Amino acid sequence: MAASGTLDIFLRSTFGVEPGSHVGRELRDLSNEIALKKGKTAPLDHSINLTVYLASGATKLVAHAKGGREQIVAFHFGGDIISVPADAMHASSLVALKDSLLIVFPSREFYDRGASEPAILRPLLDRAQTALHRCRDKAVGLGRKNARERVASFLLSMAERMESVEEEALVLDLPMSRRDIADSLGLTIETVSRQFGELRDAGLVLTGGRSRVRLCDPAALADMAGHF
Amino acid sequence: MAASGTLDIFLRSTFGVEPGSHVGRELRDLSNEIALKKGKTAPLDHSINLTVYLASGATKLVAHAKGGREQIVAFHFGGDIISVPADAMHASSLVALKDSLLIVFPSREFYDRGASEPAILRPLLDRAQTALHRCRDKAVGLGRKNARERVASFLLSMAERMESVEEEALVLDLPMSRRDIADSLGLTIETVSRQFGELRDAGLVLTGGRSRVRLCDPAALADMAGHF
DNA sequence: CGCTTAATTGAGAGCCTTCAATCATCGTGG
DNA sequence: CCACGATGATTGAAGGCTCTCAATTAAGCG
Repeated sequence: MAASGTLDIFLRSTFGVEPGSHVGRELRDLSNEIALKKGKTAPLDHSINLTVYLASGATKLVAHAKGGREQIVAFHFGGDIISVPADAMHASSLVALKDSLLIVFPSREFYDRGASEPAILRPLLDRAQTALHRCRDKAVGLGRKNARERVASFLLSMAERMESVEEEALVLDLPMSRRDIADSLGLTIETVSRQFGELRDAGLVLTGGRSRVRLCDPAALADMAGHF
Repeated sequence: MAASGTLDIFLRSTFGVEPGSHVGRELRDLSNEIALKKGKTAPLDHSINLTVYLASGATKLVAHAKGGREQIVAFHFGGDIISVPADAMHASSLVALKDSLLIVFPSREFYDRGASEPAILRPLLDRAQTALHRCRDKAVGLGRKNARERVASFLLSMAERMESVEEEALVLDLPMSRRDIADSLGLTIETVSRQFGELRDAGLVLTGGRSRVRLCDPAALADMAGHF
Protein backbone atom coordinates (compact mmCIF):
# COMPACT_ATOMS: atom_id res chain seq x y z
CA MET A 1 0.00 0.00 0.00
CA ALA A 2 1.40 3.30 -1.14
CA ALA A 3 1.62 6.27 1.14
CA SER A 4 3.20 9.02 -0.94
CA GLY A 5 1.61 11.65 -3.10
CA THR A 6 2.43 9.81 -6.30
CA LEU A 7 -0.77 7.84 -6.13
CA ASP A 8 -2.75 11.00 -5.51
CA ILE A 9 -1.38 12.53 -8.68
CA PHE A 10 -2.18 9.38 -10.60
CA LEU A 11 -5.76 9.26 -9.39
CA ARG A 12 -6.40 12.92 -10.06
CA SER A 13 -4.63 13.29 -13.39
CA THR A 14 -5.67 10.02 -14.99
CA PHE A 15 -9.13 9.49 -13.59
CA GLY A 16 -10.15 12.75 -12.00
CA VAL A 17 -10.71 10.84 -8.78
CA GLU A 18 -10.13 12.43 -5.38
CA PRO A 19 -7.61 10.40 -3.34
CA GLY A 20 -9.75 10.87 -0.26
CA SER A 21 -12.90 9.50 -1.86
CA HIS A 22 -14.16 5.99 -1.27
CA VAL A 23 -12.73 4.60 -4.51
CA GLY A 24 -9.58 6.56 -3.93
CA ARG A 25 -9.01 4.87 -0.60
CA GLU A 26 -9.88 1.44 -1.99
CA LEU A 27 -7.37 1.84 -4.78
CA ARG A 28 -4.75 3.02 -2.32
CA ASP A 29 -5.20 -0.19 -0.37
CA LEU A 30 -4.59 -2.18 -3.54
CA SER A 31 -1.57 -0.23 -4.63
CA ASN A 32 2.05 -1.10 -4.23
CA GLU A 33 4.67 1.50 -4.93
CA ILE A 34 8.04 0.44 -6.34
CA ALA A 35 11.12 2.53 -6.99
CA LEU A 36 13.14 0.79 -9.67
CA LYS A 37 16.75 1.51 -10.51
CA LYS A 38 17.87 1.62 -14.13
CA GLY A 39 18.43 -1.86 -15.50
CA LYS A 40 16.53 -3.57 -12.69
CA THR A 41 13.61 -5.91 -13.18
CA ALA A 42 10.45 -5.13 -11.24
CA PRO A 43 9.76 -7.76 -8.55
CA LEU A 44 6.22 -8.58 -9.57
CA ASP A 45 3.72 -11.32 -8.87
CA HIS A 46 3.50 -13.03 -12.23
CA SER A 47 0.70 -15.37 -11.26
CA ILE A 48 -1.93 -12.70 -11.91
CA ASN A 49 -2.53 -9.89 -14.39
CA LEU A 50 -1.15 -6.60 -13.18
CA THR A 51 -1.89 -3.01 -14.00
CA VAL A 52 1.08 -0.74 -13.48
CA TYR A 53 1.19 3.01 -13.51
CA LEU A 54 4.55 4.39 -14.55
CA ALA A 55 4.75 7.63 -12.60
CA SER A 56 8.18 8.57 -13.92
CA GLY A 57 11.07 7.07 -15.83
CA ALA A 58 10.93 4.59 -18.69
CA THR A 59 10.49 0.84 -18.90
CA LYS A 60 10.41 -2.06 -21.32
CA LEU A 61 8.06 -5.00 -21.18
CA VAL A 62 9.94 -8.12 -22.23
CA ALA A 63 8.42 -11.42 -23.33
CA HIS A 64 10.59 -14.50 -22.98
CA ALA A 65 10.60 -17.42 -25.38
CA LYS A 66 12.41 -20.72 -25.31
CA GLY A 67 16.16 -20.58 -25.75
CA GLY A 68 16.76 -17.27 -24.02
CA ARG A 69 15.12 -15.35 -26.86
CA GLU A 70 13.57 -12.07 -25.85
CA GLN A 71 11.05 -9.85 -27.57
CA ILE A 72 10.33 -6.41 -26.23
CA VAL A 73 6.61 -6.04 -26.49
CA ALA A 74 6.36 -2.37 -25.53
CA PHE A 75 8.26 0.63 -24.23
CA HIS A 76 6.70 2.93 -21.66
CA PHE A 77 7.25 6.47 -20.49
CA GLY A 78 6.10 8.57 -17.57
CA GLY A 79 2.33 8.63 -17.26
CA ASP A 80 1.79 5.38 -19.15
CA ILE A 81 -0.36 2.58 -17.83
CA ILE A 82 1.15 -0.85 -18.38
CA SER A 83 -0.69 -4.12 -18.59
CA VAL A 84 1.53 -6.95 -17.38
CA PRO A 85 -0.07 -10.31 -18.15
CA ALA A 86 0.14 -13.34 -15.90
CA ASP A 87 2.65 -15.88 -17.17
CA ALA A 88 1.13 -17.87 -20.01
CA MET A 89 2.74 -19.02 -23.25
CA HIS A 90 5.48 -16.48 -22.66
CA ALA A 91 6.73 -15.20 -19.35
CA SER A 92 7.13 -11.46 -19.19
CA SER A 93 9.17 -9.06 -17.13
CA LEU A 94 9.13 -5.32 -16.67
CA VAL A 95 12.55 -3.69 -16.70
CA ALA A 96 13.52 -0.08 -16.01
CA LEU A 97 15.40 1.79 -18.76
CA LYS A 98 15.88 4.72 -16.41
CA ASP A 99 15.30 5.08 -12.69
CA SER A 100 11.55 4.67 -12.49
CA LEU A 101 8.67 4.92 -10.10
CA LEU A 102 5.88 2.37 -10.43
CA ILE A 103 2.55 1.86 -8.79
CA VAL A 104 1.38 -1.72 -9.10
CA PHE A 105 -2.21 -2.98 -8.86
CA PRO A 106 -3.71 -6.42 -9.31
CA SER A 107 -5.84 -5.93 -12.43
CA ARG A 108 -8.88 -7.87 -11.33
CA GLU A 109 -9.31 -6.05 -8.06
CA PHE A 110 -8.48 -2.75 -9.70
CA TYR A 111 -11.19 -3.22 -12.30
CA ASP A 112 -13.65 -4.45 -9.70
CA ARG A 113 -13.18 -1.36 -7.56
CA GLY A 114 -13.30 0.85 -10.60
CA ALA A 115 -16.44 -0.79 -11.93
CA SER A 116 -18.60 1.34 -9.69
CA GLU A 117 -16.85 4.45 -10.94
CA PRO A 118 -17.13 4.87 -14.74
CA ALA A 119 -14.43 7.54 -14.53
CA ILE A 120 -12.00 4.71 -13.82
CA LEU A 121 -12.93 2.15 -16.45
CA ARG A 122 -13.24 4.51 -19.39
CA PRO A 123 -9.66 5.82 -19.32
CA LEU A 124 -8.41 2.29 -18.76
CA LEU A 125 -10.34 1.13 -21.80
CA ASP A 126 -8.96 3.95 -23.92
CA ARG A 127 -5.43 3.15 -22.81
CA ALA A 128 -5.92 -0.52 -23.54
CA GLN A 129 -7.09 0.33 -27.06
CA THR A 130 -4.06 2.50 -27.63
CA ALA A 131 -1.78 -0.27 -26.43
CA LEU A 132 -3.56 -2.74 -28.69
CA HIS A 133 -3.22 -0.51 -31.73
CA ARG A 134 0.45 0.08 -31.03
CA CYS A 135 1.00 -3.64 -30.66
CA ARG A 136 -0.71 -4.28 -33.98
CA ASP A 137 1.45 -1.72 -35.72
CA LYS A 138 4.43 -3.48 -34.20
CA ALA A 139 3.14 -6.79 -35.52
CA VAL A 140 2.97 -5.37 -39.02
CA GLY A 141 6.56 -4.28 -38.74
CA LEU A 142 7.73 -7.59 -37.34
CA GLY A 143 5.84 -9.62 -39.88
CA ARG A 144 6.15 -7.66 -43.07
CA LYS A 145 8.92 -5.07 -42.96
CA ASN A 146 12.64 -5.21 -43.58
CA ALA A 147 15.29 -3.94 -41.22
CA ARG A 148 15.43 -0.49 -42.80
CA GLU A 149 11.70 0.07 -42.49
CA ARG A 150 11.61 -1.20 -38.92
CA VAL A 151 14.34 1.15 -37.75
CA ALA A 152 12.79 4.13 -39.52
CA SER A 153 9.45 3.25 -38.01
CA PHE A 154 10.99 2.90 -34.58
CA LEU A 155 12.65 6.30 -34.70
CA LEU A 156 9.43 8.00 -35.77
CA SER A 157 7.38 6.32 -33.07
CA MET A 158 9.91 7.34 -30.45
CA ALA A 159 9.80 10.89 -31.77
CA GLU A 160 6.04 10.83 -31.24
CA ARG A 161 6.26 9.66 -27.66
CA MET A 162 9.36 11.42 -26.33
CA GLU A 163 10.31 15.02 -25.79
CA SER A 164 12.81 16.44 -28.24
CA VAL A 165 15.99 17.65 -26.57
CA GLU A 166 16.22 20.72 -28.79
CA GLU A 167 13.56 23.23 -29.68
CA GLU A 168 13.89 23.57 -33.40
CA ALA A 169 15.19 20.15 -34.36
CA LEU A 170 14.07 16.62 -33.60
CA VAL A 171 16.80 15.36 -31.29
CA LEU A 172 16.05 12.31 -29.17
CA ASP A 173 17.81 10.98 -26.13
CA LEU A 174 16.93 7.32 -26.41
CA PRO A 175 16.77 5.57 -23.05
CA MET A 176 17.18 2.14 -24.61
CA SER A 177 20.31 0.40 -25.85
CA ARG A 178 20.92 -1.04 -29.31
CA ARG A 179 20.10 -4.41 -27.83
CA ASP A 180 16.77 -3.11 -26.62
CA ILE A 181 16.01 -1.67 -30.03
CA ALA A 182 16.97 -4.97 -31.63
CA ASP A 183 14.83 -6.93 -29.19
CA SER A 184 11.94 -4.61 -29.94
CA LEU A 185 12.29 -4.83 -33.72
CA GLY A 186 12.97 -8.54 -33.96
CA LEU A 187 16.50 -7.93 -35.24
CA THR A 188 20.05 -8.34 -33.96
CA ILE A 189 22.24 -5.63 -32.47
CA GLU A 190 24.48 -5.80 -35.52
CA THR A 191 21.67 -5.27 -37.99
CA VAL A 192 20.31 -2.32 -36.04
CA SER A 193 23.77 -0.82 -35.91
CA ARG A 194 24.22 -1.27 -39.65
CA GLN A 195 20.87 0.39 -40.33
CA PHE A 196 21.79 3.35 -38.16
CA GLY A 197 25.01 3.58 -40.11
CA GLU A 198 23.28 3.59 -43.46
CA LEU A 199 20.71 6.13 -42.30
CA ARG A 200 23.59 8.29 -41.14
CA ASP A 201 25.38 7.87 -44.47
CA ALA A 202 22.18 8.87 -46.25
CA GLY A 203 22.03 12.05 -44.18
CA LEU A 204 18.70 11.17 -42.59
CA VAL A 205 19.96 10.98 -39.02
CA LEU A 206 22.91 12.04 -36.93
CA THR A 207 24.04 10.04 -33.94
CA GLY A 208 25.91 11.40 -30.95
CA GLY A 209 27.15 9.13 -28.23
CA ARG A 210 25.16 6.01 -27.48
CA SER A 211 21.76 7.51 -26.98
CA ARG A 212 21.54 10.74 -28.93
CA VAL A 213 19.82 10.65 -32.32
CA ARG A 214 18.94 13.61 -34.48
CA LEU A 215 16.23 13.09 -37.08
CA CYS A 216 17.38 15.33 -39.92
CA ASP A 217 14.65 14.41 -42.36
CA PRO A 218 11.54 13.01 -40.68
CA ALA A 219 9.59 13.13 -43.93
CA ALA A 220 12.11 10.92 -45.67
CA LEU A 221 12.10 8.58 -42.69
CA ALA A 222 8.33 8.36 -42.80
CA ASP A 223 8.60 7.62 -46.48
CA MET A 224 10.87 4.66 -45.88
CA ALA A 225 8.95 3.38 -42.86
CA GLY A 226 6.67 1.42 -45.15
CA HIS A 227 3.47 2.89 -43.73
CA PHE A 228 0.64 2.56 -46.12
CA MET B 1 -29.69 0.80 -36.77
CA ALA B 2 -30.28 -2.89 -36.28
CA ALA B 3 -33.70 -4.35 -35.86
CA SER B 4 -33.20 -8.10 -35.52
CA GLY B 5 -32.74 -10.19 -32.42
CA THR B 6 -29.02 -10.52 -32.93
CA LEU B 7 -28.35 -7.35 -31.03
CA ASP B 8 -30.58 -8.53 -28.20
CA ILE B 9 -28.53 -11.68 -27.82
CA PHE B 10 -25.34 -9.66 -27.86
CA LEU B 11 -26.53 -7.28 -25.16
CA ARG B 12 -27.80 -10.01 -22.92
CA SER B 13 -25.02 -12.55 -23.30
CA THR B 14 -22.07 -10.19 -23.28
CA PHE B 15 -23.20 -7.47 -20.94
CA GLY B 16 -26.25 -8.80 -19.18
CA VAL B 17 -28.11 -5.75 -20.43
CA GLU B 18 -31.79 -5.86 -21.28
CA PRO B 19 -32.43 -4.73 -24.89
CA GLY B 20 -35.43 -2.78 -23.72
CA SER B 21 -33.53 -0.79 -21.12
CA HIS B 22 -32.36 2.76 -21.65
CA VAL B 23 -28.77 1.76 -22.51
CA GLY B 24 -30.10 -1.07 -24.59
CA ARG B 25 -32.08 1.30 -26.75
CA GLU B 26 -29.22 3.78 -27.00
CA LEU B 27 -26.88 1.07 -28.18
CA ARG B 28 -29.44 -0.12 -30.69
CA ASP B 29 -29.52 3.36 -32.18
CA LEU B 30 -25.76 3.26 -32.60
CA SER B 31 -25.63 -0.19 -34.10
CA ASN B 32 -25.34 -1.19 -37.70
CA GLU B 33 -25.90 -4.78 -38.70
CA ILE B 34 -23.99 -6.24 -41.63
CA ALA B 35 -24.29 -9.65 -43.24
CA LEU B 36 -21.00 -10.43 -44.91
CA LYS B 37 -20.43 -13.15 -47.49
CA LYS B 38 -17.30 -15.27 -47.33
CA GLY B 39 -14.36 -13.46 -48.85
CA LYS B 40 -16.00 -10.05 -48.74
CA THR B 41 -14.56 -7.01 -47.01
CA ALA B 42 -16.81 -5.23 -44.55
CA PRO B 43 -17.85 -1.79 -45.81
CA LEU B 44 -16.75 0.20 -42.79
CA ASP B 45 -16.13 3.83 -41.97
CA HIS B 46 -12.36 3.85 -41.50
CA SER B 47 -12.19 7.45 -40.33
CA ILE B 48 -13.11 6.48 -36.77
CA ASN B 49 -12.42 3.63 -34.36
CA LEU B 50 -15.04 0.92 -34.57
CA THR B 51 -16.17 -1.77 -32.21
CA VAL B 52 -17.59 -4.78 -34.01
CA TYR B 53 -19.45 -7.70 -32.54
CA LEU B 54 -19.06 -10.86 -34.57
CA ALA B 55 -22.37 -12.64 -33.98
CA SER B 56 -21.50 -15.60 -36.16
CA GLY B 57 -18.94 -16.72 -38.72
CA ALA B 58 -15.25 -15.93 -38.77
CA THR B 59 -13.20 -12.93 -39.87
CA LYS B 60 -9.68 -11.69 -40.28
CA LEU B 61 -8.44 -8.20 -39.50
CA VAL B 62 -5.86 -7.21 -42.09
CA ALA B 63 -3.34 -4.39 -41.81
CA HIS B 64 -1.96 -3.01 -45.05
CA ALA B 65 1.58 -1.77 -45.54
CA LYS B 66 3.28 -0.15 -48.49
CA GLY B 67 3.80 -2.34 -51.54
CA GLY B 68 0.67 -4.44 -51.18
CA ARG B 69 2.06 -6.23 -48.16
CA GLU B 70 -0.54 -7.52 -45.77
CA GLN B 71 -0.32 -8.63 -42.18
CA ILE B 72 -3.24 -10.35 -40.55
CA VAL B 73 -3.42 -8.87 -37.11
CA ALA B 74 -6.09 -11.14 -35.67
CA PHE B 75 -8.62 -13.84 -36.47
CA HIS B 76 -12.08 -13.75 -34.93
CA PHE B 77 -14.84 -16.25 -34.30
CA GLY B 78 -18.48 -16.05 -33.30
CA GLY B 79 -18.98 -14.08 -30.10
CA ASP B 80 -15.76 -12.13 -30.42
CA ILE B 81 -15.60 -8.37 -30.11
CA ILE B 82 -13.32 -6.75 -32.66
CA SER B 83 -11.60 -3.42 -32.35
CA VAL B 84 -11.10 -1.89 -35.78
CA PRO B 85 -8.84 1.17 -35.56
CA ALA B 86 -9.23 4.28 -37.65
CA ASP B 87 -6.72 4.42 -40.48
CA ALA B 88 -3.35 5.55 -39.16
CA MET B 89 0.11 4.27 -40.06
CA HIS B 90 -1.53 1.20 -41.55
CA ALA B 91 -4.96 0.97 -43.08
CA SER B 92 -6.96 -2.01 -41.94
CA SER B 93 -9.83 -4.03 -43.32
CA LEU B 94 -12.11 -6.65 -41.89
CA VAL B 95 -12.71 -9.63 -44.16
CA ALA B 96 -15.07 -12.58 -43.72
CA LEU B 97 -13.53 -16.05 -43.77
CA LYS B 98 -17.00 -17.57 -43.68
CA ASP B 99 -20.43 -16.02 -44.12
CA SER B 100 -20.60 -13.75 -41.09
CA LEU B 101 -22.94 -11.50 -39.22
CA LEU B 102 -21.53 -8.31 -37.76
CA ILE B 103 -22.87 -5.57 -35.56
CA VAL B 104 -20.87 -2.39 -35.92
CA PHE B 105 -20.64 0.48 -33.43
CA PRO B 106 -18.61 3.66 -33.40
CA SER B 107 -16.28 3.06 -30.46
CA ARG B 108 -16.42 6.52 -28.94
CA GLU B 109 -20.18 6.70 -28.79
CA PHE B 110 -20.38 3.09 -27.66
CA TYR B 111 -18.05 3.75 -24.75
CA ASP B 112 -19.81 7.00 -23.90
CA ARG B 113 -23.19 5.29 -23.68
CA GLY B 114 -21.66 2.42 -21.77
CA ALA B 115 -19.89 4.69 -19.32
CA SER B 116 -23.04 5.09 -17.26
CA GLU B 117 -23.41 1.32 -17.13
CA PRO B 118 -20.34 -0.40 -15.59
CA ALA B 119 -21.69 -3.72 -16.89
CA ILE B 120 -20.75 -2.49 -20.36
CA LEU B 121 -17.25 -1.15 -19.82
CA ARG B 122 -15.93 -3.99 -17.72
CA PRO B 123 -16.43 -6.76 -20.30
CA LEU B 124 -15.07 -4.47 -23.00
CA LEU B 125 -11.99 -3.86 -20.92
CA ASP B 126 -11.49 -7.57 -20.33
CA ARG B 127 -11.87 -8.28 -24.04
CA ALA B 128 -9.41 -5.54 -24.90
CA GLN B 129 -6.89 -7.04 -22.50
CA THR B 130 -7.30 -10.46 -24.06
CA ALA B 131 -6.82 -9.00 -27.53
CA LEU B 132 -3.73 -7.16 -26.33
CA HIS B 133 -2.21 -10.27 -24.81
CA ARG B 134 -2.90 -12.28 -27.95
CA CYS B 135 -1.33 -9.59 -30.05
CA ARG B 136 1.76 -9.59 -27.86
CA ASP B 137 2.10 -13.35 -28.16
CA LYS B 138 1.84 -12.89 -31.89
CA ALA B 139 4.56 -10.26 -31.75
CA VAL B 140 6.87 -12.70 -29.98
CA GLY B 141 6.28 -15.22 -32.72
CA LEU B 142 6.80 -12.71 -35.51
CA GLY B 143 9.90 -11.24 -33.94
CA ARG B 144 11.68 -14.22 -32.47
CA LYS B 145 10.44 -17.54 -33.82
CA ASN B 146 11.27 -19.57 -36.90
CA ALA B 147 8.74 -20.90 -39.37
CA ARG B 148 8.37 -24.23 -37.61
CA GLU B 149 7.60 -22.65 -34.26
CA ARG B 150 5.17 -20.18 -35.77
CA VAL B 151 3.13 -22.85 -37.51
CA ALA B 152 3.05 -25.09 -34.43
CA SER B 153 2.02 -22.09 -32.35
CA PHE B 154 -0.69 -21.21 -34.83
CA LEU B 155 -2.20 -24.67 -34.84
CA LEU B 156 -2.32 -24.78 -31.06
CA SER B 157 -3.91 -21.37 -30.76
CA MET B 158 -6.54 -22.35 -33.30
CA ALA B 159 -7.20 -25.53 -31.36
CA GLU B 160 -7.84 -23.39 -28.31
CA ARG B 161 -10.32 -21.15 -30.04
CA MET B 162 -12.19 -23.49 -32.38
CA GLU B 163 -14.42 -26.49 -31.91
CA SER B 164 -12.89 -29.82 -32.76
CA VAL B 165 -14.74 -31.65 -35.51
CA GLU B 166 -14.36 -35.01 -33.79
CA GLU B 167 -15.00 -35.96 -30.21
CA GLU B 168 -11.92 -37.92 -29.26
CA ALA B 169 -9.32 -36.34 -31.48
CA LEU B 170 -8.29 -32.77 -32.20
CA VAL B 171 -9.47 -32.24 -35.73
CA LEU B 172 -9.81 -28.68 -36.96
CA ASP B 173 -11.65 -27.30 -39.92
CA LEU B 174 -9.63 -24.18 -40.57
CA PRO B 175 -11.66 -21.39 -42.14
CA MET B 176 -8.56 -19.62 -43.43
CA SER B 177 -6.45 -20.36 -46.50
CA ARG B 178 -2.71 -21.01 -46.58
CA ARG B 179 -2.31 -17.42 -47.69
CA ASP B 180 -4.20 -16.24 -44.62
CA ILE B 181 -2.03 -18.37 -42.39
CA ALA B 182 1.08 -17.01 -44.10
CA ASP B 183 -0.16 -13.43 -43.77
CA SER B 184 -0.84 -14.05 -40.11
CA LEU B 185 2.54 -15.62 -39.38
CA GLY B 186 4.66 -13.22 -41.42
CA LEU B 187 5.67 -15.98 -43.83
CA THR B 188 4.97 -16.92 -47.44
CA ILE B 189 2.45 -19.47 -48.64
CA GLU B 190 5.25 -21.73 -49.75
CA THR B 191 6.98 -21.74 -46.39
CA VAL B 192 3.73 -22.49 -44.58
CA SER B 193 3.06 -25.33 -46.99
CA ARG B 194 6.54 -26.75 -46.47
CA GLN B 195 6.10 -26.61 -42.69
CA PHE B 196 2.79 -28.43 -42.91
CA GLY B 197 4.52 -31.03 -45.02
CA GLU B 198 7.31 -31.54 -42.54
CA LEU B 199 4.89 -31.71 -39.62
CA ARG B 200 2.98 -34.33 -41.57
CA ASP B 201 6.16 -36.29 -42.30
CA ALA B 202 6.99 -36.16 -38.60
CA GLY B 203 3.61 -37.67 -37.78
CA LEU B 204 2.48 -34.66 -35.75
CA VAL B 205 -0.43 -33.67 -37.96
CA LEU B 206 -2.58 -35.10 -40.70
CA THR B 207 -4.09 -32.90 -43.37
CA GLY B 208 -7.24 -33.64 -45.33
CA GLY B 209 -8.40 -31.41 -48.13
CA ARG B 210 -7.57 -27.73 -47.90
CA SER B 211 -8.95 -26.98 -44.48
CA ARG B 212 -8.90 -30.13 -42.42
CA VAL B 213 -6.04 -30.60 -39.96
CA ARG B 214 -5.73 -33.30 -37.33
CA LEU B 215 -3.37 -32.62 -34.45
CA CYS B 216 -2.00 -36.07 -33.69
CA ASP B 217 0.42 -35.00 -30.98
CA PRO B 218 -0.49 -31.68 -29.37
CA ALA B 219 2.14 -32.13 -26.68
CA ALA B 220 4.90 -32.45 -29.24
CA LEU B 221 3.51 -29.42 -31.08
CA ALA B 222 3.51 -27.41 -27.87
CA ASP B 223 7.05 -28.49 -27.31
CA MET B 224 8.17 -27.14 -30.65
CA ALA B 225 6.10 -23.95 -30.43
CA GLY B 226 8.94 -22.27 -28.57
CA HIS B 227 6.79 -21.17 -25.65
CA PHE B 228 8.85 -20.48 -22.61
C1' DC C 1 43.31 8.07 -17.44
C1' DG C 2 42.29 3.30 -17.77
C1' DC C 3 39.00 -0.21 -17.80
C1' DT C 4 34.59 -2.27 -18.72
C1' DT C 5 30.81 -2.44 -21.56
C1' DA C 6 28.46 -1.10 -25.70
C1' DA C 7 28.61 -0.23 -30.53
C1' DT C 8 30.52 -0.69 -35.04
C1' DT C 9 32.33 -3.15 -38.91
C1' DG C 10 33.47 -7.30 -41.73
C1' DA C 11 33.06 -12.08 -43.69
C1' DG C 12 30.56 -16.24 -44.19
C1' DA C 13 26.49 -19.19 -43.30
C1' DG C 14 21.55 -20.12 -42.92
C1' DC C 15 16.66 -19.61 -43.28
C1' DC C 16 13.21 -17.91 -45.70
C1' DT C 17 11.80 -15.79 -50.02
C1' DT C 18 11.27 -15.58 -54.84
C1' DC C 19 10.38 -17.53 -59.12
C1' DA C 20 8.61 -21.43 -61.57
C1' DA C 21 6.27 -25.67 -62.45
C1' DT C 22 3.30 -29.39 -61.07
C1' DC C 23 -0.37 -31.31 -58.50
C1' DA C 24 -4.68 -31.37 -55.86
C1' DT C 25 -9.06 -29.65 -54.54
C1' DC C 26 -13.54 -28.17 -55.21
C1' DG C 27 -17.26 -25.82 -57.43
C1' DT C 28 -19.61 -25.93 -61.77
C1' DG C 29 -21.87 -27.60 -65.79
C1' DG C 30 -22.94 -31.15 -68.83
C1' DC D 1 -22.48 -38.55 -61.42
C1' DC D 2 -18.52 -37.37 -63.59
C1' DA D 3 -15.64 -34.38 -66.38
C1' DC D 4 -13.71 -30.01 -66.47
C1' DG D 5 -11.76 -25.69 -65.32
C1' DA D 6 -10.11 -22.40 -61.99
C1' DT D 7 -8.10 -21.58 -57.91
C1' DG D 8 -5.34 -23.08 -54.15
C1' DA D 9 -1.62 -25.99 -52.50
C1' DT D 10 2.62 -28.43 -52.98
C1' DT D 11 7.30 -29.09 -54.43
C1' DG D 12 11.86 -27.66 -56.34
C1' DA D 13 15.94 -24.61 -57.26
C1' DA D 14 18.29 -20.32 -56.79
C1' DG D 15 18.93 -15.97 -54.58
C1' DG D 16 18.74 -12.42 -50.86
C1' DC D 17 18.42 -10.49 -46.31
C1' DT D 18 19.50 -11.08 -41.89
C1' DC D 19 22.02 -13.84 -38.50
C1' DT D 20 26.15 -15.65 -36.56
C1' DC D 21 30.78 -15.41 -35.41
C1' DA D 22 34.79 -12.57 -34.81
C1' DA D 23 37.57 -8.48 -34.41
C1' DT D 24 37.93 -3.68 -33.74
C1' DT D 25 36.57 0.80 -32.13
C1' DA D 26 34.12 3.98 -29.22
C1' DA D 27 31.77 5.48 -25.08
C1' DG D 28 31.14 6.28 -20.40
C1' DC D 29 32.17 5.49 -15.59
C1' DG D 30 35.14 5.17 -11.69
